[in-house]
Amino acid sequence: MTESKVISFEALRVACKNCSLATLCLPMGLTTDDVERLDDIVKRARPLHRGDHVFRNGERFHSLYVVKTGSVKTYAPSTEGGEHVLGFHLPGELIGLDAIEKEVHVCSATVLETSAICEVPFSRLVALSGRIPSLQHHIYRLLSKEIGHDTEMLLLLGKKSAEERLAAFLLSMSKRLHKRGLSPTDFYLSMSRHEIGNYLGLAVETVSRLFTRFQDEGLLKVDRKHVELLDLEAMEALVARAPVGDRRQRMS
Amino acid sequence: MTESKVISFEALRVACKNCSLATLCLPMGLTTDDVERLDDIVKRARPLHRGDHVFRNGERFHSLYVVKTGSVKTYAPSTEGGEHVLGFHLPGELIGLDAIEKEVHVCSATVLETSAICEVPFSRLVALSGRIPSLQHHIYRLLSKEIGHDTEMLLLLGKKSAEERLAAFLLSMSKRLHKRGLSPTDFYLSMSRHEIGNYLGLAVETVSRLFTRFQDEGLLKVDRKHVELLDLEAMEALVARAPVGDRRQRMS
DNA sequence: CGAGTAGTTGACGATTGTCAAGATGGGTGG
DNA sequence: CCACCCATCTTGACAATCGTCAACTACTCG
Repeated sequence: MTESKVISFEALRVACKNCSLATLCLPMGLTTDDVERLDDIVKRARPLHRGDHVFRNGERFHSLYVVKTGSVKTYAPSTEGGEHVLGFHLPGELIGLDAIEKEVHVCSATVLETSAICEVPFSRLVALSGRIPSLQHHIYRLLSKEIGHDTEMLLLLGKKSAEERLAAFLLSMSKRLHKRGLSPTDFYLSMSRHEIGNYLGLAVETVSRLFTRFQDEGLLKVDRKHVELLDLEAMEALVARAPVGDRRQRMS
Repeated sequence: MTESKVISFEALRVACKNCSLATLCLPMGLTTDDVERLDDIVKRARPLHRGDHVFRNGERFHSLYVVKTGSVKTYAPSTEGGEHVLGFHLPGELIGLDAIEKEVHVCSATVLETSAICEVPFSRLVALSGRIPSLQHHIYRLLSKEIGHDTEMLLLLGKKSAEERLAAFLLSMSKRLHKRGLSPTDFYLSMSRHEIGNYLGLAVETVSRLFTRFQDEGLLKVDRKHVELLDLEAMEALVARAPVGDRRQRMS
């Protein structure tokens, strides 16, 4: 909690306008002028360490958060210590959108590795969006995008086999990392097998077995957290194939 | 497509301010004045018949739609005729929110029974929301609510057994119908077993078997589409119980 | 009244979860 | 710097839920 000169100085430098994530994050599509006004309300990146919480289920909602560096896991704690992993979030991704309705956080967010998080006070963002139509519209789009993403997950969990789920997960990571300038075929997973399984609705053991099977089939090479995708096309083919039980079904 | 005097007259009468759904729908929390301005942009309810589409996957996005009477199914058509049912929508519920991002409808919406649908041109809604802060905030909340709902479904599909899924579905219908002034324990389902199964990620046969099992256990009485819930408490207990495979799991 | 669709029920099998044991590796303290 | 320890991961054997296939019934609609 020490707030040295160095960190403050750093915080000034990581203004949105200088941020490499500008095209992925909130400022997307804003004018230089508007981005500066956005900068005024965004609180400096907070450095958090593995296991630290960005917010917790039940806390009053004040701000949205953007991952600046590192990665974040959102999850819904269930009774008796269990949890349901809702998502993994990479730099530029916005979290906390589900809390707007009830003004209370309905899930928790914890960082998977040392991470920097930007805080965007929501009431100030709303006020600003009232004066900047393009920002207002952009927020609508971001919320809509989140809905679209959830919809995809619904299909994944409702209709796809274990194999297809893991392949879809790996491809999703691949694409998102690629957008951030990293290798789409060679990366480190910041989450555990357990978390992956929980997220995909599978047992840890199933995830583990699938990793080895994929490796045996030459789709990838895996060593602990390190994954190398060797055949992106084959994986795409895996996830694109018709859902389980999709024979001729007329339900008019 | 005939547009008789009678229908026009009717359309005038079903203005938002007279609508019994006002507390469920967009106008929630607006002043009388603001509701009248909203009325100006809402196009009259369109009467549609079973199987008619409100919009289709791939169409350009222009409007949001509100179910006024009847019920609507949203679904994502998959390749080769299959489909993935995304949701069932009752009066007062808003559909099309997932299309805002790409400005293209990413799912299709079809009515399950004769239904009236209100059309809300989105660009006009956005313009209006720019002038009415409470409307703008309300739209944020609606979008956030949709995310919250999807999140619940994610948990249902990812962690719950067939039994729990069907119980949760029936209770959801029960609560939503109750909010609309109908019986929470005695209602008709407007969707087929096939559609229920598809929505819940289950085979038709499983849904059918569960209905009979629930009936045998005295939880409900079912005759085709007609359902009578006999023991709401027991059903609540069913869905509230800890998810599948939720033993002591530490995943720090 | 006939035909086709929706729903139900039974038998069977496959995918995936559960339980259990062992392997691997990172972190910590001596 | 090494060794131990514990969490994570892997692998195997088994079980259960749920999907698939098939046959049959019962509506509904023309």
